[in-house]
Amino acid sequence: MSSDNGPAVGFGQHDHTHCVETALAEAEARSKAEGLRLTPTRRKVFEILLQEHRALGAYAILDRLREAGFGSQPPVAYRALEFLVAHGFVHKIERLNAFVACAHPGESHSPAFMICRVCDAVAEAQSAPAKGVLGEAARAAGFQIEQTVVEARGICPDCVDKADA
Amino acid sequence: MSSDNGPAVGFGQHDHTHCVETALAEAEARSKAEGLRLTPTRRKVFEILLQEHRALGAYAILDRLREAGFGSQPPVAYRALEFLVAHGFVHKIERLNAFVACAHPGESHSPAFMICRVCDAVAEAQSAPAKGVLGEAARAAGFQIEQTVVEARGICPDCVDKADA
DNA sequence: CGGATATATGATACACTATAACATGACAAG
DNA sequence: CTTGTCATGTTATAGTGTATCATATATCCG
Repeated sequence: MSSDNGPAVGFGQHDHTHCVETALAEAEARSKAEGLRLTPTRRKVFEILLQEHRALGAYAILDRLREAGFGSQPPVAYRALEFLVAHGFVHKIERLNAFVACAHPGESHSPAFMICRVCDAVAEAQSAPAKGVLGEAARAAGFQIEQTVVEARGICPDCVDKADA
Repeated sequence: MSSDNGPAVGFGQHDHTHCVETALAEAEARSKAEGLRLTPTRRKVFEILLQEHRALGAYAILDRLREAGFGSQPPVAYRALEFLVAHGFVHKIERLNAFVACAHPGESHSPAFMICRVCDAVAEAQSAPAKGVLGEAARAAGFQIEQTVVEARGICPDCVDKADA
């Protein structure tokens, strides 16, 4: 990581006070509705990512789990993350080998990410996988797209401003 | 990897007999023209990727380097790959933590990849980073895109056919 | 309830991916 | 020839991710 413990994320201010609880409540509701088992460990990992509100590596998550009295071996974190990613609560940022809480719960979900190379902030946008050039290429080649990774690296507005100053 | 030493790549047949030499010759020419130092190690890594014509992990490359009498410590491979990626001879597939020879040498280069989850074949297409939904989101947010990762996971035509059979 | 089945967790060990740091060598410019 | 730059060699270690087997907890069904 190029920096650690920077201010926060998403680009632009963000009150973030009770959004964690809101997101957790929504996740609980959805899990109940769909029969998903949002167990204490999984819930805690999701909570950690919501609170941090930035991309965290699996071992950073594991540290926080340990501090909170949960298991401290890698599979604990990876298994919870596998569940959360599989059900769309969390996304993996391939470029960073890190994980971030989903910013658009419930929505259609082909996420795209903007990653600031200065402060590591990550913002989530929607992408349109089958549309556009890639979709055409896939159709032309006979390739069936099942999932896409779209990640842009660059500079976020905050860091652009700082650079100007 | 889900499979190893599968047939080949790119989707669709591909004669691939002298395309390796052609690509190497082009790389040499371009290096000379631009003052890049395509040293023996770097050239060998590029050749390995061209011959394999699929995504290879750094340690798989390292094995082949060792067999060919080059250095066998990780930095040898990683340094050569860093050079090749920096100059567009090779691309990294983030999703696979693997590397593949560029299929469109000289062209504009915002690559997009289609990765078969069955046979690990990788095909390269062009993407249009600033166009499309992501570009709009970036402009709206004030994010300056410098580089993009676009990778689609799915099933290639060959594997679809096999599944039907 | 009781037992069978499936799912989740605990725990150890290991495999794979990548880089830091420092020493050595090759080569070109002044 | 010596200084600076870039590439390579080498050792060690950091970071990321899984396999495996054992145990426990839930869920379902009779």
